[in-house]
Amino acid sequence: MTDTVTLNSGSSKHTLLVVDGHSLAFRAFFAMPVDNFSTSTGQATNAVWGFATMLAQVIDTEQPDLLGVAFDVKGGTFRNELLPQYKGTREAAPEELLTQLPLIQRLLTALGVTYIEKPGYEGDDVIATLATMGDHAGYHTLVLSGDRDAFQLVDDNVTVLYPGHHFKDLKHMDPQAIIDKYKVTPAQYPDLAALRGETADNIPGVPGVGDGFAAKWINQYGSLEGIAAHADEIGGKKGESLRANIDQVMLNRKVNALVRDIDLGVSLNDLTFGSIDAGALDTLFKELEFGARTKTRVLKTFNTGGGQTAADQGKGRPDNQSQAELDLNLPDNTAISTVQQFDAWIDEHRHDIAVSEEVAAFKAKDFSDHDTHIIIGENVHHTWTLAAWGDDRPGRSHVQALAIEAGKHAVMIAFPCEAALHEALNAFLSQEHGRIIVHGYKELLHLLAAAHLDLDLPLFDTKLAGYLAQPDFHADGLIQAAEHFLDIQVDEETQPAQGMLDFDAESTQPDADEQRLRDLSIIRELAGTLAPVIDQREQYWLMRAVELPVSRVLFEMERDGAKIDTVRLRGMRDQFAQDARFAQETAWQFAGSQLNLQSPKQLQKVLFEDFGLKPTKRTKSGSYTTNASALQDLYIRSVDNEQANGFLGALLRHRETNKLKQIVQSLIDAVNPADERIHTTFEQTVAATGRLSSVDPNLQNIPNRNAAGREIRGVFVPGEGYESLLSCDYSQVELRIMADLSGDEALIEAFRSGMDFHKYVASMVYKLPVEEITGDQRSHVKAMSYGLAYGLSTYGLAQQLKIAPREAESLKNRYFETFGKVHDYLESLVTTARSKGYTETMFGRRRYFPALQSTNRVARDAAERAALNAPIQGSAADIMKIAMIQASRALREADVRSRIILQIHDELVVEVAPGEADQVTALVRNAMEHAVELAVPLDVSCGIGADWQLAAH
DNA sequence: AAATAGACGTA
DNA sequence: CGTACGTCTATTTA
Repeated sequence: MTDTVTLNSGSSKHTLLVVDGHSLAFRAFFAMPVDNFSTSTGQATNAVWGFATMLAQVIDTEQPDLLGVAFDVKGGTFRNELLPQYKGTREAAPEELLTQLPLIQRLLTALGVTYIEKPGYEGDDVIATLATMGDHAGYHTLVLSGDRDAFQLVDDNVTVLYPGHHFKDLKHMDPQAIIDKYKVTPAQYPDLAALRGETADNIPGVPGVGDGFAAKWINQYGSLEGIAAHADEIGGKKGESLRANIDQVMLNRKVNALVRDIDLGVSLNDLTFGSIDAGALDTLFKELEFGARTKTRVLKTFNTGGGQTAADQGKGRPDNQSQAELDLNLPDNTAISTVQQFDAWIDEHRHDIAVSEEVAAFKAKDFSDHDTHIIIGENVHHTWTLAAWGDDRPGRSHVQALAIEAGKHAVMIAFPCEAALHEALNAFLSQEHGRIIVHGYKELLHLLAAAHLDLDLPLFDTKLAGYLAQPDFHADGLIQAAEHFLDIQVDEETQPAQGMLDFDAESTQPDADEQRLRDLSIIRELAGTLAPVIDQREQYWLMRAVELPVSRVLFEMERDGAKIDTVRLRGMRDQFAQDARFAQETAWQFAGSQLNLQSPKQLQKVLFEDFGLKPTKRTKSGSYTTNASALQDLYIRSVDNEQANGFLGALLRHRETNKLKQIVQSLIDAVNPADERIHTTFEQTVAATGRLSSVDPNLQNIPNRNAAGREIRGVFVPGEGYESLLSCDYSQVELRIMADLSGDEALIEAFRSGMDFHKYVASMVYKLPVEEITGDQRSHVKAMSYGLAYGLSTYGLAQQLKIAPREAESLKNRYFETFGKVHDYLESLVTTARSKGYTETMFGRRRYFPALQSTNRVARDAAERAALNAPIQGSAADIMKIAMIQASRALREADVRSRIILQIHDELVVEVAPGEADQVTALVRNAMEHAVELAVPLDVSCGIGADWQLAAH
């Protein structure tokens, strides 16, 4: 690993670091989970801790000579007088953050760091003034701020450090970086911002104008004045929009200009730092209940940090501590090939393995016991780590090597290996599985299976643990996971792109072993970091009783795959291709040109320019949408224009048939010729709610909504030795979960009644007898019910049902009058997510929602809908996972050959062996119905048939 | 060659 | 101005 310290050591200039205190405090607050950081008296400390470590990190990296921190101060500024709505939509900072600001300031005082507040001005103005002072005194100034207004300060002597997605990747915004990003100079940036507006600060810009257009105009006319002077020359909608809003823009420009010459009452001499008040710091850290490690970390930086001259820096600087450097001690490696070597190695290291029997044997057979909290804690330190390398794609897996590690030593076995060693390995795995740590149990099972080996439930899976800890973070490989969770930098150059996947059969270079040893040590480190997190959140049950067992079920489903009637599939492809071609010909005739029907751009031209049709909706990038619902709309409204109408009809037919052709072709390409089966891969660590997803190919989006598409399901058939497919699905699971979790008596009664659910609900909502409910009423209520769990707006509901917004509004009101507790429950989901920072499913699966605190309304609203949906969709996913484990076990214990082959969120597809239909239907239905006991019954409907389409019910 | 946008299939 | 996904194609960008 290389030291990447460039900085100012080579330059003669000294550096001034100016920090936007509020910006950093916000960042720290939302980056650290509050509940992991509070004192016994309940004082939140996450922002203080984050502030201290983030600041220390930046100081370590940048080595400034002077340091000043600017804070906003309560009360308005001159900006509020210019723009009354300034920052009007910004929500007050959370109470838990506000109480930490004085603590942060105390910390800075104790560390000898100067902080500055100036009534009547914002922190940004203080920063601008300090930067200007530094500039005059010949310093290079770094401005640490997450506020883009600071970009106007950038010049050759001022660089803004702007945090990216992760705080640690600070972008150094110098003049060139600003030009690259915005196409204008830093000095022009405020002009651009004035045109665009700032939603976070409630400053409207010119509607329809974003960074791109603003930059174009600025470059054309030089400045805002130039644009204003030539506003009449700018054509189009955007020009019109500009003229209408020019006053607002000029006002914005006044407001976003930073004041650079405040009388702060401090001089640069006051900005030295490093004279620590050890006593005050000690008292503060005790009060905050920070551990010794934090103190050492902070002291290390601030003791050696500032106040020194550039000449001192060579020796005083801690070795690039910006990323808590973690020493990946590679284990000693022994390559072995005989059973004697293996036995000797195992015997030598067995005494290092000391996982408690209770934990090692934990099986969680009784799923109702899900609040049994098993703690792994220290156990992960006395374990084997096991990994294998090769190709883990289902249906074509292939293993090259396997390694076992016991702390400091590892054995590496190449495949194929001798029979006696194989047998010893199998014995080892079956005896030791409960003491083994892996990364990706499912993938490992594919690799092991390629060597005719098996592994019963391991103790811990770092891939699954990472997913439970942060379901929104997606690491594509072991290395990314390490970089994220361990905060280390792994040299990736020689690493195969796919992490543990390695398709290169020749990869037996000397490097390969070292990479594999590194993989092992990363897995061990990850376990050491993640196990305490899982423990602390009481999620080990989820991992051991749900995720790990379901991994095993998924492995079997992937391995077995689904048999395809390839002849019929090819026939369908040809038919759809012919239909699509015909539709295309027709469309071309109406259009009078051979345009590409799959190009939205060309379609826009033909529809909205050539035909002159009136566009309906816009896409998010501003162009006019040509999606199906828009085309449908245009089709209806263009009845008097024969040519356009004909074109639209043909286009719609082409869209549909061509899509089906694509789907069918992708299935053809995915069939494994060896067994004429499709082996999909179920991703278990991708969907943030806890659902599975399916790739290569995606078998969870095979058409089902209209007859033509549904035909495709007919090519999924039972394979040789099987006679039918069984499909079982949950009816209205998510609604049932809502009934249970909300405790709403009316909704619970609706489910217990056993009647046509939507009709029954409609009769309650409209206060009419069930017999009098019309089809429209039923379908409206049905849409309302389903929309609930998504946070559907009345506007959206109106749009979907093609009714007036007021009607939708009144439907919603009546609905919530009838099911009051459902309403309260949904609100409570968002409220608790806001205060805790995360949501939780019935089984403790968490999802964090930092965006709930966003100052951006769009982002915040989206987060609220996601937070509303996550526990509901996630609980349904949990229930299905448990059902799969139970069903799989029931089938195994009944000793039948029938097997689960697909899962489509609320549906299981089972390949049924001759004579087992009734028994298997009963077993699967029972497993699904009783996966969990709710206040309402779980209703499962089953169908059986000669193919997947015929199994529908 | 890789990334983005737009469209659309599922629960 | 509805959540969660994956895949295809066209188009832009490096």
